[in-house]
Amino acid sequence: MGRAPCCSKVGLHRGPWTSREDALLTSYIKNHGTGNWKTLPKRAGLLRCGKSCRLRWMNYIRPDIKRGNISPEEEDLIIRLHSLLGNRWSLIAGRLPGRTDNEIKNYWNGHLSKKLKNQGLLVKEAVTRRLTPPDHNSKKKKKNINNNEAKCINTENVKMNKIYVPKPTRIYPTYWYYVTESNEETEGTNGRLDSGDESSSGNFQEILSCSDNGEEANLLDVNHYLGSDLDLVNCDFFLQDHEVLDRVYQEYLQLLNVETDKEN
DNA sequence: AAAACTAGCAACCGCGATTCT
DNA sequence: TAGAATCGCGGTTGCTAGTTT
Repeated sequence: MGRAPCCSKVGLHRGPWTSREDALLTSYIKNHGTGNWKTLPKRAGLLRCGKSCRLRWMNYIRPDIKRGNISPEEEDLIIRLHSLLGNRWSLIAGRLPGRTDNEIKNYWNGHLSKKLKNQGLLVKEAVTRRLTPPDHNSKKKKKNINNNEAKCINTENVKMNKIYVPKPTRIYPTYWYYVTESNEETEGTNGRLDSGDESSSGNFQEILSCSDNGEEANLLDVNHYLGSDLDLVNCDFFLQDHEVLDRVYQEYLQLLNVETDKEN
């Protein structure tokens, strides 16, 4: 038995929204609030799918949406968050007030991925939420294949990795400390992983690191590096601004906690 | 001037996750 | 507790406007 469609497509408007439709939706939500998107269009007098209404509201009509160009600060934050979170646009958008996941996704695909590729800072596509490769037989066929490479996803570059939830660990060039599972921060020195504290070392398994030209973040088996020197000098991409990084990192820890709590 | 190409982005689609019955 | 209904997310499409040939 297949999944039922979210709504009947028969007789419904599709494509760009008119100002009248926007007004109807805005007026309805103003008076009744959101919720139950399936029945909302009918109650609002719209010939639209509920899903379409939700999308329109969330991405364009909501009063707190910030329109206009992405500022350099926002761009910087997007890059940093993307390096930590991958293509989890909603999480990234949640850290950029007034920006939507769709907007950030478009900005990434249209500007940043190309920009970073040109600068040699993007080697492969980010990890996605999907844990298994999509079944291309069940997906609809690409309707319009043209030679516009920017529009086509290079599936060869898409690596369908399992989402990796690392044990929080941080390295700084001149000193480092990691966070054990009990959330104690332990400081080390000079980028050398100290195996002296066996009780602590048993509590973490992975370490967030940078490749030596800052191109990507990898999760490595920390046990492999215990007692060895690490090259921590060339992590400029993440470490050039400790204040921003620290803020991003704290949010990252919170995200991990939320996700870990959900799993348990 | 017109066709071809490119970039930007709004909107749609399918599917996993969550909530409801 | 299973199945249905709904929500929300990320991937993808397709339209439009600008640029190049």
